[in-house]
Amino acid sequence: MSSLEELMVFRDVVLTGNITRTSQRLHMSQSSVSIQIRNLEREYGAQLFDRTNRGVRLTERGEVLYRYAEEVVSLMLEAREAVPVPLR
Amino acid sequence: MSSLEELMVFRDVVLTGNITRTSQRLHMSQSSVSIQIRNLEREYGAQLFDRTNRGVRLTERGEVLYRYAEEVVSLMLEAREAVPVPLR
DNA sequence: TTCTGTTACGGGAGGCGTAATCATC
DNA sequence: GATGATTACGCCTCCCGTAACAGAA
Repeated sequence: MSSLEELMVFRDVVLTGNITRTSQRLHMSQSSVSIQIRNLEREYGAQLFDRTNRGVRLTERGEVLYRYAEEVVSLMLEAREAVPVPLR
Repeated sequence: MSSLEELMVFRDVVLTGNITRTSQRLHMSQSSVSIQIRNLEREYGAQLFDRTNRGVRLTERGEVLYRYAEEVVSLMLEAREAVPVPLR
């Protein structure tokens, strides 16, 4: 099942529309980003992006996942802040 | 960063209050459950459970994570349904 | 030929289960 | 001794980066 990292990578690819650019921004290889996207597509049984020679473009089903990803990622980031805080 | 599986295991341990019972319910070994809980504690820098000889009991910080985990897991399960659905 | 995405491949890290260990009752 | 959690250890899968490949402008 998908890790939070995969969702964060997915989110960034949606923003940049470009696997190469995301790989640079997140300091990882092209292939790693490409494969993470492929894994998400397999996991959800849906094509998330259309591939073009200029980059990638979100599909309708990709947009559905994107809305969930935004919510989940922001919750998880919030949790990372809230959980370890000493309760005084 | 934590996977959804880890959060689902955490959630189940909270419900059972017992690592062994969760390992049986989820068909995995004690050690695997134990280590996943330990990993979450390291990741969040907080003790999530008090260990007793009868099982484990959620700490205050564990409760904070639990609320997030509930929300995140239900969102992810919802996404699994929603994303692959052909749009009519 | 340049830009972008995908595939092949090898190495290293991490996850799993078995089994041993520790602690408490 | 029974119960429940942790640790040790070996295996095996999976993830990553490098590099080669494919297609389009």
